[in-house]
Amino acid sequence: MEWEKQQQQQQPVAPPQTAEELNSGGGGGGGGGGMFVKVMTDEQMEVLRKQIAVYATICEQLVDLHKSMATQHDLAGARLGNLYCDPLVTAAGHKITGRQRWTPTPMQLQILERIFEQGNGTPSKQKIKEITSELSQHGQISETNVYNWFQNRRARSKRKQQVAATNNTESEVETEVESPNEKKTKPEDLQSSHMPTSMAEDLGYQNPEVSSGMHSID
Amino acid sequence: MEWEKQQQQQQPVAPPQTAEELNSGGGGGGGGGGMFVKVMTDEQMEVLRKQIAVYATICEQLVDLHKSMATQHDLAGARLGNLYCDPLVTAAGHKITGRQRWTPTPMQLQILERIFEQGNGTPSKQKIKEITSELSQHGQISETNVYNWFQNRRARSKRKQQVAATNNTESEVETEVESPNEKKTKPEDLQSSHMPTSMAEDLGYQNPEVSSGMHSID
DNA sequence: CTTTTATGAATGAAGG
DNA sequence: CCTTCATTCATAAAAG
Repeated sequence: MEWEKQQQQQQPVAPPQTAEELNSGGGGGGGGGGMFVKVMTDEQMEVLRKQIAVYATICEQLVDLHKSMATQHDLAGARLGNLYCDPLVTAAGHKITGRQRWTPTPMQLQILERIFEQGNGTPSKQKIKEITSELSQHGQISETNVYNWFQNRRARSKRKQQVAATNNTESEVETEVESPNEKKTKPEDLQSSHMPTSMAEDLGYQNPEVSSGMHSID
Repeated sequence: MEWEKQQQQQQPVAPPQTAEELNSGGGGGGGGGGMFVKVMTDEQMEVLRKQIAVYATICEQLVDLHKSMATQHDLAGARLGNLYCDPLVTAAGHKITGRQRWTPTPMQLQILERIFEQGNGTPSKQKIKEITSELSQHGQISETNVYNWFQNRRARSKRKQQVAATNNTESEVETEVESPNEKKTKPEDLQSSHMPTSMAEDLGYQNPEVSSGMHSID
């Protein structure tokens, strides 16, 4: 069944919320104030988690970006796929190979993974619409993209299981063909959501609070 | 078709520190499992705030840095769609696991080439198994490797022809694509990327619930 | 050791 | 759904 041919929807500009706002958001505890405990609902907790995850993601991306840029200057820029068509380059008279393949942003992927994980393995058309709507908050996306993503995702994990089973069932006496450096199939295939984590270290942003959890912050 | 997507390469275990810990991390405050609400102490609250602030700060600085770098050169191409959760860098800056890819031995390559040449351009599932079996006598290999090899090989040679065709601009009219393989340029609207310069805005979106909610609770 | 090239692998999209 | 194709990414290998 064919969905709409890649409708491209304009992503609504997100509220120009700046970091400062966030910063001041929770700023109650510092100055002393109530000694009472704070109570949060699961919902609030989830929202908070998301927020932090978003920042973590951004940081990770930026760090990554800078790494590659630092490593190989413009080469990195030239090879990058997501770039807009260079206005000047198009003069070559060739096909304007603008990006035509959707690439989920980390944020979108995170959401998709979560939905996928929820076991709701049957993305109905209606569901797709909803998801697409939500994801478009984080970047351009179409229902087709979402649909394809789920299809591919499903197929992929299925194959993975299949292979895993094959490996385990292997009763043959194979001559341990394993390189010293090589690690064979790892029994782990759980694709739990990979929350963006740790990367502050790379930048020298040493932050005890962040990395070691909520102990002794002082 | 594809079987195991990846078997000999596994992703290194990501550092356990995730946003999730925010939930359980505050054990001191009595964050028991399965409760309706999460309870946090002032200290924990402060830590959380700091944590977010740290991310915000890092992001700001990185974005800033990126901007200035992007200004100098045209690049600004940010390819952040890539998300292999493969940090492979610990806090110490040491690599945990080296991702390594299969490299065919000369012997294997020879056999593969021979099979490819035989015109059996249709590597079936069964066929792959046989080939893999044979090749494994000459070194470590998996069906995935074989499958990928054929896929790549085919694509490559196809591309070669295509490029070669670009040269013969003489015979007929200009529409150079005489090969049965036409670049399926989708009549789709060009959806440009949005990341590079304004990623902060995109991902910076945040639900007001958090700050407001936390405030009211406080 | 750094830069470039060759190619294995990942994945979005199309076809059946 | 499942299979196949095309494009892209990352890295081993080769070149400088």
